[in-house]
Amino acid sequence: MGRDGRHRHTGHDRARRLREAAAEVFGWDALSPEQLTAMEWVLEGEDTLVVMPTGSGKSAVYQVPAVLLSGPVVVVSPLLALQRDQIAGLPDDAGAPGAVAVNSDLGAAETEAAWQAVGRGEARLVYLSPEQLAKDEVVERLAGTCPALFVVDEAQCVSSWGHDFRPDYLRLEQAVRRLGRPPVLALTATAAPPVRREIAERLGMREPRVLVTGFDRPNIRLEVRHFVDDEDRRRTVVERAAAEPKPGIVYAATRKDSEYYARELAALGLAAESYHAGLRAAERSRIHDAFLSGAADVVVATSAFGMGIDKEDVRFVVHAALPGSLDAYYQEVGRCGRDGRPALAVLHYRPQDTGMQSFFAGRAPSRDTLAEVAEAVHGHRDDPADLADLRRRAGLSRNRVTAAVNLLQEAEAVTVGERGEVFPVPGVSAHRATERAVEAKEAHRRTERTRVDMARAFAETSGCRRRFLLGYFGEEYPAPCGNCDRCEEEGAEDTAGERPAHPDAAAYAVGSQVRHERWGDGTVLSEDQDRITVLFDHAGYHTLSLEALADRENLLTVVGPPGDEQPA
DNA sequence: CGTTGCTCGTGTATACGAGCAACGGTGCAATACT
Repeated sequence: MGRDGRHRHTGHDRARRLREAAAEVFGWDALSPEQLTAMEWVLEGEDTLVVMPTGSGKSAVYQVPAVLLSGPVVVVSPLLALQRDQIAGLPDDAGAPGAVAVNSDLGAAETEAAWQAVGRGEARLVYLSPEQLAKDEVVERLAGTCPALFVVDEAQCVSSWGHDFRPDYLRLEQAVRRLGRPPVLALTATAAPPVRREIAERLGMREPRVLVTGFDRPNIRLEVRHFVDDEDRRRTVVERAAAEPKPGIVYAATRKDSEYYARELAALGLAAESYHAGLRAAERSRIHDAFLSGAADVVVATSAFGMGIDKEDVRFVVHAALPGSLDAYYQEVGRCGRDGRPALAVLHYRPQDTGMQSFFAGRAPSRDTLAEVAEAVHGHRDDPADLADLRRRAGLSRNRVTAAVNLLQEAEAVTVGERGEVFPVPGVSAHRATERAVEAKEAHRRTERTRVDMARAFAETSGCRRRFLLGYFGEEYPAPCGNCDRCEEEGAEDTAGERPAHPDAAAYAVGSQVRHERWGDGTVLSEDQDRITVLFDHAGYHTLSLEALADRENLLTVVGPPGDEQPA
């Protein structure tokens, strides 16, 4: 048998073994073609990025291979509650892969018992937070078990949290290397093309295979309402949430607002609860359970609510303000209508809403912090410091030091050794290192701001909402969708998609590589009537009018056709 | 970046605008106390 024949054979063999394991161990009689494909890539040892909606069986993509792989599977998961749910959802019987979660809930004896279980091969799945993987002893213990696969669940967190809130997300690549570089599998439900690229890059994935299922959720009606007056907006949000079929979720921008709206809805006789991170753990879990059981009609929440909520019959997601990005928006919207029945997403928008989002976008280590850390690195050339040493020397919190080192490293102003020692770069002074890191920080801030701009552009678009949104996620969509406020307003015969396209639209096809005089290289993300949106590698998102482009011939040139969008 | 809430000054009205500071979201893990 020839080489190709043998490969085909082993391919069939893999698929058969995966199907058998899925059926026998997990009781899943059918795997979707997407699940099976991703599992095969994983078994072949390929780095793999999977973008699939919640509820389509993403977890199976590593759970089933865990039965067949030679070593334990490391699963990075952002929330301890999520880890608990995942483990509780595994089958109980003898053939099933055992699982442990190692985290700060465990005492010393329990931690030891968990590692022993991994060592004996009883626990095939090890759930960890990124913070655990920042600890030397954890990485060493784990390396001793020779992990066969490194999974990052909810991988959009790398991009959304790694830069400030949970900087250990950007240090996962180092953990992967120290674990002997097993194949990496990243899983997420919502990630636009640039986010996918960033995930792959930050995790150090090597020529990753990318599997993206469609983003469209045709049963969700998309609507945006504009307001000038805040009181109008508040009243409308309350009225709408009260009028729509239940259950539903209202997303508010602040904790205070979430309490306000919950109070207003409760006053109308609804079972409404406010949910945010300022509540005690017991209260949070009570509300979570009440929502899942149907005891609560409406949960009014900050962005703290939702990850891991797997409830099929949510009828609406009302946004009481503009979120900070369309990634966040669509992730939140995606929590309604999972049963495929009609559902509603309505955003209540005031232009001033962007203020707070811009504020959030600007938060990162200050120049002073960067300088202190850079100096702490430089002051100890002969006695290399790890993150813990730097924390002591600079007298700063763990997260701030980690975020600062991330920026310094990104700016190539420091290097980080195998065991986390931070070295100065020869010839780069502490002052120069600080300046470079500040530049890197500013670049991030600009990109974040353009993400806010994109969210605003969605709210203000005059074309089909679905077309805009799917364009943002890299999917071309022929409007009209017939299930958004814009399509409805325009009427059947005068919708965005059926209007003759702008004559220059064809020149800038979605996915084209382009070069702008000022902003440099970028990729065309969407085309919306007479405008296109481009993501520039170093300047973030920009929306350009085709008319302006026609006026200045060399402003934006096409340098490459739409290609297979493989992460860089 | 925009909103909110406080003080202050004006200068006698029991109020009001100007000016300014504070605040605004996501969770882990480790620590200090019951």
